[in-house]
Amino acid sequence: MAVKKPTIKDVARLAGVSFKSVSRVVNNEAWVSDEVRTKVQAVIEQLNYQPNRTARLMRTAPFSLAFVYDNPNSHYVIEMQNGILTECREKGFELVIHPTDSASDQVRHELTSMIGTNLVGGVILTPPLSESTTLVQQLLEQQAKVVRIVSGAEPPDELCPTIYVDDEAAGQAITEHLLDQGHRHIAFLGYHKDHKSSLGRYRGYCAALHHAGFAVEDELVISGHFTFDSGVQMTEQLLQQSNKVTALFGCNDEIAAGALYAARKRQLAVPEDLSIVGFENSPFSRQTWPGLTTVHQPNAEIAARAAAMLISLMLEPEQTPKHCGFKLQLVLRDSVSPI
Amino acid sequence: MAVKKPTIKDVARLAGVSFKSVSRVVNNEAWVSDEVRTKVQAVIEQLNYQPNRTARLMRTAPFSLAFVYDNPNSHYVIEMQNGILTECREKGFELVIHPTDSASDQVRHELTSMIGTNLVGGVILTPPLSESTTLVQQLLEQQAKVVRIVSGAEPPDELCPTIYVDDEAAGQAITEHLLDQGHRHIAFLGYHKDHKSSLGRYRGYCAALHHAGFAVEDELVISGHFTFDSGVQMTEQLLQQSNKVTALFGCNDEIAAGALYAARKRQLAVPEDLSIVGFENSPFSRQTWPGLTTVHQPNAEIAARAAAMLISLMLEPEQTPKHCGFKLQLVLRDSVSPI
DNA sequence: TTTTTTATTGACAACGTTGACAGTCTGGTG
DNA sequence: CACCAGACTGTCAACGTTGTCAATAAAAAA
Repeated sequence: MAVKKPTIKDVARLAGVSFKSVSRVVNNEAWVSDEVRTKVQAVIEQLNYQPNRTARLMRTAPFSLAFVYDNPNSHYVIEMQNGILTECREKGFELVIHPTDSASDQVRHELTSMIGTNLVGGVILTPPLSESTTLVQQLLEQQAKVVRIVSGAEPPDELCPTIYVDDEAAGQAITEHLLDQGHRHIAFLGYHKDHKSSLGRYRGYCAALHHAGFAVEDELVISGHFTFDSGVQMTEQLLQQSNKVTALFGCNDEIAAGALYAARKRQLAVPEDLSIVGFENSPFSRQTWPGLTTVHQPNAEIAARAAAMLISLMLEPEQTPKHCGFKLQLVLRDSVSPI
Repeated sequence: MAVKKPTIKDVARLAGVSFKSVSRVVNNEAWVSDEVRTKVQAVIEQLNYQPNRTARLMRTAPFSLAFVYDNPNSHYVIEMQNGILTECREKGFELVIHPTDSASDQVRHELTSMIGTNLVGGVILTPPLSESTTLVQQLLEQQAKVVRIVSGAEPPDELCPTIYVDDEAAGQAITEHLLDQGHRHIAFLGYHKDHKSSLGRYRGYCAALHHAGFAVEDELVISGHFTFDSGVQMTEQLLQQSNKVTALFGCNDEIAAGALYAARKRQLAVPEDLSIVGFENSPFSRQTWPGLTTVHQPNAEIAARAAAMLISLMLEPEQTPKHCGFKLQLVLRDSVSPI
């Protein structure tokens, strides 16, 4: 044991050729005679030689990318990650993951450090980091390749290739669904002024109400976070202060699941006494009882797309990939009933 | 834009010292005068110089580790990952994640390649990969540092530092809890002969029954996977073929959640008509209704420990960290009632 | 035949860092 | 005063690749 890893020169010596020839074989370059090629390949096989990535990286651009996110416990993240990974594996890239606290000042430093030290060649940014223009600019200045995922009906600017997800349209669609079923007092759970997705969904909710000729009732709009616990707490608060509400729009599935839980605790039957909808179509939205009516957000697909764009950006820098928008579809299950 | 990243030599030139002195300052070596130190630091600041990791890596051991897993969608994985990440960040390591299909022959090649090409210096293995002695040996031969997480009351061998989790004792404890509540016909859902954790929990289940003087009823042991869907399906199968069963031991929380769902579908009240327990204490085990009685498996903590052991192994190779065992605790919630 | 092209190979210098080692001061000690 | 240790600094060779360019041999064109 403690055998040193074979290097390109070891292979060269055994094959009786120059180490440059070995390099050529390894990189599948032209102008190598079949004779040399087979001889070298045999030795590579024999020694189980594998080129040292680190050394290689000194001459070439990094073959790895970073996934930067903020909310480590959500399903959102793991689905995204899986999507990115499928793409990475296909293209032979490695993935470095980098959770971070977007509130902290460290973020900028950490990110520019990953780029600045040549660890990764590109970065996939998710909200809320992806919404900071200055951060994106800083990264770009360091010659990082950046792809960002944001909420919106179109990209906010032309800084970098962007994937935008139209929360507003979907928020409107699912609210309209509730209105169609006869609901008139629909609560919105999970409003958060600094959270673009929340805001988009909220705007869609307002638009649907307005189009239908109803006003937004302020006491039915509850602020909170995108978590189960927050969902429980918001629902309790709401049900205490209002008894006319017949439907709940949870800003994501976790909130909706929390609402479901709180309703159960209050002995309210869903959907008979109270209709509930979520947003995201995370796996557990079909595992609750009743299954949640929600909006399908194809996180893995979105992320895979982001990864594909980033990799193309790194490999063929001359051709900038286009932005890409995602429209979201309703998923009807059993948590809504007509009134 | 397109400014080249400053190198150690750029700093040296501007500071009017040799680049070796800069290196010394960067690495906090002794024997550097305060004068040089402050001068260099000023220039570093000014240029925003960051040492190139790749180049550094050519002279030193890699500062990153790989997390290798097989079941990308489970909570288990994301919790583990978060645990590893906390540890990594603290120690300044980067994490490369590597999902893989343990059934495929590629695994060995992929792993030895990560090591062989110097991408990472160490690997954290989870089941079922961690159970392959030959894989561990292969990795070790490549001078990889390996820490593995396995199921068992003690490490299976002395190949590498190991974290072992005593599924059997916990499986026994939770079965005893059910027996204490008067249950006599307890089904075991999620038996899988190739799955060590499943097997351990199953052995605990059997032991509890035997100690209490009951036999294991074969028709109450259902084979399946650790997923929600499998849980639903196994429960349906079970309830069709037996009507004496009063309690269900789901081999993990997802199975238990599936069982809950299937019971609901059959109009069975939990826990009144049927008691259900899970295993793992994943977040959603307290988000179901009723909350699941389960076994707390501190995945993040386990993984953080693994990472800490691995890092120590990489940094101070002379001192091998000790194995480390985890005992699991019952979490009593509302999915069990006395009979 | 001579020249040009085409295929094939090798020497050598990068890449940006750290480690080994050899200097050069300064001040104290014999 | 000579010597030495200690504090500091610099030179140079690695590390394992890839890129550049020159050298060679064989084949084709003149």
